[in-house]
Order: sequence, then C-alpha cells, then structure tokens
Amino acid sequence: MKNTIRKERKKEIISGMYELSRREGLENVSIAKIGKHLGMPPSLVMHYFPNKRLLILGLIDHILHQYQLIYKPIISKLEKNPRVDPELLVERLFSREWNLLFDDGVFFSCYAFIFRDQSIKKEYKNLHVKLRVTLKNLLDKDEVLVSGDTGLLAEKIFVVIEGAYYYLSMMDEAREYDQKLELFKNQVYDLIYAEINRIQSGKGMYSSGG
Amino acid sequence: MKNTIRKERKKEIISGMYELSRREGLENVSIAKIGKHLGMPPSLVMHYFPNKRLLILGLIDHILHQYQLIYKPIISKLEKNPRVDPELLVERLFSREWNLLFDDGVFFSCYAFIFRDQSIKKEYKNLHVKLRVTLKNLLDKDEVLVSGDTGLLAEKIFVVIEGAYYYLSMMDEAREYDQKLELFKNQVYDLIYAEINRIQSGKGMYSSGG
DNA sequence: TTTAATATTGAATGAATATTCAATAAATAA
DNA sequence: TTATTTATTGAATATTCATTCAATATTAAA
Repeated sequence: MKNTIRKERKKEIISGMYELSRREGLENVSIAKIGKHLGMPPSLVMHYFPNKRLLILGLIDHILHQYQLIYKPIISKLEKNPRVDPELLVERLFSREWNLLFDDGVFFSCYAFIFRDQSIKKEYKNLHVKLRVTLKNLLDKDEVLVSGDTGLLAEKIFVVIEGAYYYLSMMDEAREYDQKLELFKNQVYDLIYAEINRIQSGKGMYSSGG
Repeated sequence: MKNTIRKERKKEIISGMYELSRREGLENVSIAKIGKHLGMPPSLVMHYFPNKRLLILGLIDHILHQYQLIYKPIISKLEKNPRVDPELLVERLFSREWNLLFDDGVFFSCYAFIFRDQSIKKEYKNLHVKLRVTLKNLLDKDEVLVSGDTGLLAEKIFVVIEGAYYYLSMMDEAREYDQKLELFKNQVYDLIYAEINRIQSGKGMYSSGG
C-alpha cells in the first residue's frame, strides 16, 4: 500500500526532528539538518511536510502522544487494584522512569507555542484534560472516594504534579531534587486523605469541596 | 558618564527585543530585526551584545526581573497587615493584573532554555527560590503560622500557583478559566487552613508536616 | 587643544534559511 | 504492457542569518 510508506516516512522525519531537537534544541533545527540527519534531501522532507509549520505541528503531535504513553503503564498498573492505594498512586504518578524516554526541553519549547498558536493550544489542553479524566476514572474505582468529588480531586492532584515538574526541572543536585519531590508527594497524599476524611465525616471540614 | 549611555543603550536593545519576541515569538527574532525595530544598524546591536547568546541572556535577565517586579506590589500590600489574611493572600497571589505587563509566551520560550543552559537554569531557580523565601517571610509575620513550618507551606503554595498558571494558560473560555482559577485558590486556602489546624491541634492530623 | 576611548554608521561577508522546480526512479492501477 | 501516481533526487532560488570591518562621529580625559 502506498499509504504505508508515506506514513512511515512521515514518522521517520518527525522522529529525526525530535532527536535533533533533543540534542541541539528546537530553535536550532532546520529542514536541511533534518534531511542530513536522515540521509535524504531537504526537498523530500518538504514533500511530506510542505512547510515548516506542518513540521512543527507534526512534532507536537508526536510529543503529546509520547507524553500520553508515559502515563499508560502507570495507569494500567493502578487499574488492577480494586481500591486506590494512595501511596502507590502517588509513587506512580511521580515516577520519573519516563525521564529516559521523554525530553522536557522539547516539550516546553513546544509548549511555548500555545501562546501564539490556537490549534497547538487546543492540542495541549486536550491532552491535559484527558489525563485528568483518566485519573478521575481511576479514583472512581475506589469505594470510598467514588462518593466524593473525584473530578475535583484529580484536578488538584495534577496541578501539584505539573507545578512540581516545572519547579523540579530547575534543580541540579539530586539530594535537593529528592527532598522537594518528597514534599510534593506528601502534598498529594494530603489531598487524598483530606478527601477521604471529608467523605467519612460526612461534612466538609475545610472550605473546599464544592 | 560614558557608562550611562552604554547601560541605557543595552536596556533599550533588550526592551526592543522583548517587544519583538512578544509580537512575533522569540524564535522569529533576529539581530537585524531588533536593529530595524529600534532604528539602528545591526552592527550597533552587536557592539553591545557581541553575540546572540549574550542577547538572549540579557533578555532572560530582563524577564526574570520583570517577573519579580510583578510580585513586589502584591507582597508589599500584604506586608502591611499584621496578620495573614488567607483570603487576601490568595486573592493577591493569584491576581492576574500582571497579565497586561507580562508575556507568558516569552517567559516560557526562555524557560525552555534551562534544559540546555546551566547558567540560565540557575537564574530561573534563584528567582523561584527567592519568591518562596519572600512568601515564607510573609507567613512568618502571622502569630499562629510562625510556629508552624512556613517554609514548607510556602513551597506547597507556590507549586499550586505555578502548576495553575501552566494549566490555565491552555484555557480559552473566560468562564472555564475563572472556574479553574477558583478551584486552585481553594486548594491554596486549604493548605493554609490545614496548617493552622495542625498547629492549633498541636499535632499533625495528616501525614505531612515534617 | 590634543589624545584616547567609545558610539555609530554602512557596506560586505559567507553560511544557512525555507522553499521551488524539473527530472528521474519506483510502485501501482489500468 | 502502458499509463498514472507517488517517491526521490539534486540543483537553484531569493532571503535572511549572525558576524566582521573599516570609516566616521562623538564624547571624555590629558
């Protein structure tokens, strides 16, 4: 099938672009460099991606797909348990196995596009909403939590996770990194336990909760 | 003084660069464009910033300085109160007055550099640590909170703020934005009230706090 | 005023940029 | 097999890029 080679070539080009961005930074990647990296003339790159914007959109699709994949094994392992084990949940959500698979530099370079490209903004948003829904569904499996506001809890958890990675990316020393990481994990624990407490005491003890 | 004109010219150039980055995106800014924008030959730009890296470092300095300035009036207003009013604190920390003064697009474009430039990473980190220390000092003024772990509380509050702005930047509709914003504000309230409760009950009710 | 340092200009550089085009090779459909 | 579509090549385009340089203007120090 002709479509096969086309799809594979496009994948190959985007993967090459991603590798280059990782090494040299997105701002230093050009069509010629991508071609050289893959051993093809720049005109072939442009045959599949007629302009640079499409190339960037392709890269973003790729990255967001990867980003989603990272959470898949984490979620699927958690899904096997009948109840939500807060400790396990937090451990998995903050696990940085993916650091080897995923480059935050490219991710944030692309993230910056959301401020001047509406369609990129939408793509980013969709992913982030999707992750929250997945977590909500997971929380809903817990017999206690299900009677609370799991959607709200998922939002609260993810805002900590995302804020944490934004901040943790600035850390150099492993010790400091681990220390802060522990702190944010605790912060998520507290969110879960507070929600459980709220449900079991039948009434909100704090201001939040709808 | 000769140094005066030099400093002012450098400022002028960086400001021009910032304006251009805001309008067209950092990746589309060139030395020639900066010169054109300011009515000076590119060679003059390079007289003050002998290469592009220095220009980018200058821009980042500028942005981080601006970012810090945003918090200044917020903090100074809060400092006048003898006790910490959680509602006022949260309202001010999440106030988006600065949106008119500050461009998140340029900020995140520059943020992406931390992953490949150690000195930029350090600069970003310094600023973020500084903001946390400022908040801690503010919390220490409160007669109740001072006997708790205000440093920890400040970390927890900022991770929500930063995660919130990362996520909120993806929102298009004002209603959705406001709704999420409210949610994250509540999340910060809860952190403060939980800490107050913890102190007043003399003992941690959750796992955190040490 | 003379001297030295800095500010500013404008022209020139070669390399890299995205993109176009015509030509050929390969694969598929008729 | 022939016709047609797609894949691939390589050369060419004008433009923009960061950077250099020599020449001049301005300012401050002697």
